[in-house]
Amino acid sequence: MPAKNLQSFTIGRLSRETGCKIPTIRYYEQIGLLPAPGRSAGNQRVYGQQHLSRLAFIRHSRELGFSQAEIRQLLDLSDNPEQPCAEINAIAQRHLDEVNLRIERLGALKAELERMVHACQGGKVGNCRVIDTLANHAHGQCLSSKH
Amino acid sequence: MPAKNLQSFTIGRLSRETGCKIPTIRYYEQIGLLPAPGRSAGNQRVYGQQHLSRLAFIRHSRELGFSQAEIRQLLDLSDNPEQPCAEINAIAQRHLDEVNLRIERLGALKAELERMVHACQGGKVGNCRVIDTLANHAHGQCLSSKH
DNA sequence: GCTAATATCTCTAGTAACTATAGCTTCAAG
DNA sequence: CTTGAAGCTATAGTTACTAGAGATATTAGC
Repeated sequence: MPAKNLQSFTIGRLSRETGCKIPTIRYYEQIGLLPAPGRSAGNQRVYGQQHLSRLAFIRHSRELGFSQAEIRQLLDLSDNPEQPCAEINAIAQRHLDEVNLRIERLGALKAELERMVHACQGGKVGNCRVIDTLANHAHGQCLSSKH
Repeated sequence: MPAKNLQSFTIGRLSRETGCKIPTIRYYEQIGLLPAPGRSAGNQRVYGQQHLSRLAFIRHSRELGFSQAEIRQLLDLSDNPEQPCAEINAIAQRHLDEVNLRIERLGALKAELERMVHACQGGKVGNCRVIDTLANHAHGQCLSSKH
């Protein structure tokens, strides 16, 4: 008889361990991110330690904002450990640039929202500058051809 | 005769000015984020300056990660500057809290990505820390019940 | 004025990354 | 050995777009 309980999980347990919802786990299997596990006599999924690791990897990557395509790249790379590291580094660096940009923009929005909240102590709002701030704070494209 | 060319844009020009794709502009109109503009004799959309501002606002907000629902609130907020202050204040504060949370999370993400990038200077994938980092660095949930 | 190229129109369908529901089967505890 | 929780498949819904198809409009050159 095979050692059934030694390192095996039901989908529910895998879900609890990783914080990943059950339909999402099945979805990952469907799209090929998570390998299809074995099945019990009654056709229920039986996962092993490697599924747990891989799912944790996927979830963590998603939380960090990597796309499925990027995660697929990262997984492929980690499945072939003889390749140079530069590619992984590039993916991470690209993402870091993106994150820095977001932080910068959110900082500007935060300042504007704070200004609004403070301008709003009793009375009417008056001139709310939110639209103008967000509309005119151009980056990449210029909104008018004037500058 | 009306001043036709004075401050009016075709959808194509609006698209170029804002960097927002044409189908997306029409989509925003469809879901009510962008008001339906006037039409030319030949049924083509004719936009004005206010559409440009509003669309730029929407695009920037989206880039900042606000949902359509949130953008709708922000737009309502700035469309009704005569509303009692308390209500607006509450909405603005809620958005501010949201923004602060976002900034905080992005800060953590930034730190982790930087760590990843620096841990991965040359070499093979085999000893790249990025993969391990993503697989093992649990936060929120623990991966194993051992700690 | 007329034609050709380009832009715009509506409508439908597809994408990413899940999430939810329906209706059934299987497992585990009392 | 029954009953309630957990699992199964399959389909549809969500958010926020994006991409065709096929028809009509506008504009630039001749």
